[in-house]
Amino acid sequence: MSLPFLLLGMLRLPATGYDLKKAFDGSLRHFWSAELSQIYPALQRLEEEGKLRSRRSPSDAGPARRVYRRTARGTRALHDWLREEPVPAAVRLPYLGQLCFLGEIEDGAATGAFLRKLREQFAERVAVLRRIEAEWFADEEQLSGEDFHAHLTVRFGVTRAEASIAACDEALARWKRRKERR
Amino acid sequence: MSLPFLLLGMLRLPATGYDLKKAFDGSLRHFWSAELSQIYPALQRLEEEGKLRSRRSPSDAGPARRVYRRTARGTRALHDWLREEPVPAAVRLPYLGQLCFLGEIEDGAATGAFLRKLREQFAERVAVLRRIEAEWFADEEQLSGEDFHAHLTVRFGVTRAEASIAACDEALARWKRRKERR
DNA sequence: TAACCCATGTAAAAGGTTACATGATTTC
DNA sequence: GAAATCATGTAACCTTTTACATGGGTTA
Repeated sequence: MSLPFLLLGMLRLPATGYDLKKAFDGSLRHFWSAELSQIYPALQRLEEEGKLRSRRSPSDAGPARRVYRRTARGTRALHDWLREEPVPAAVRLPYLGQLCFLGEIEDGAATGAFLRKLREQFAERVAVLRRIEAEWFADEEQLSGEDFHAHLTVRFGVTRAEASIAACDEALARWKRRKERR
Repeated sequence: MSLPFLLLGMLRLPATGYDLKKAFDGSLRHFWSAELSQIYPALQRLEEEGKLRSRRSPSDAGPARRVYRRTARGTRALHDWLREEPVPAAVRLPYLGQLCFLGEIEDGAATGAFLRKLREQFAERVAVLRRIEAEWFADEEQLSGEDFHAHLTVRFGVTRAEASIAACDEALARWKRRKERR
């Protein structure tokens, strides 16, 4: 449901499917991702609907690129979506499922090891986001309206990942206290 | 990939597909959900694989219920999954996609309205989770190992939702400052 | 009597991942 | 000479949602 709108949003400037994939793997990674095999058909469909138009353009290396640009109709569709209420996320966190049932194999170490590993994963995510922040959004005052908003989303990612680290620490502390009490 | 393991985990005590659906809609809602049309076939499949066994049992009201219980093989499969590393979540947050591109329609109000609405949604989630906490996990010392771990997941949910509220507030503050500067 | 809860399922469609196919250019 | 990057796509499969089908009992 959201992917076509994200593609429209990313196409403020003309780009190819391959370019968009790199954006998903880079600065958008913390809130969305998509495979090339999903991106290409989605772009074709948006073109059929008149929201994008494409042109072949020769490439320096490899096959000809297909460069997409947004049409007026595409811009209208995007802006309509942007004016809607925040679309709630379908939360699916398998690691919380694991944590939820880890009580069943509690051998005095399993939960602790799991939480420490989880903490590491979140710490790594914070590091990645901070690198993106430093690289693309360093000088606050100079940001365009578009970059300002992109930066806000990175700030969201950082805040949430740091909160997850805090949740790991709290869980570890509770778990240790509980272990000592028995 | 994770759903069958979650069902196995939820079936520490015997239950029907309908019961499991209610659990997804209740205390598990903050990290997973599933429709009945996905749950029933998944249970059938787990039974074919010998990880569950089911018995029909008459119901007070309505049709006969099919009660599933975990087999030794099912328990083994679950515990193997629990001993794996934390399974990373596939993050897909459409609302951050909206926020990311809202710079395009900045009319002096759009972003602010969006962030305030988003904040409300997170506040509602915190309220729901706090209600669950008060209802099921009130007396810390008395919790069984299973309930203790379930409580940890709720704490994760609260911490992350509160961080999201903080991120909204930070974004609103930045956005106002930026508006005044221009 | 209408709406809702109980209870189980199937079918179709949409969204997403993995695997396959092709082929040029650059880097190690 | 092998691996990685550039570049586009199709096919098969898996996961998830929405819609359909059935029917008894309870509540407003």
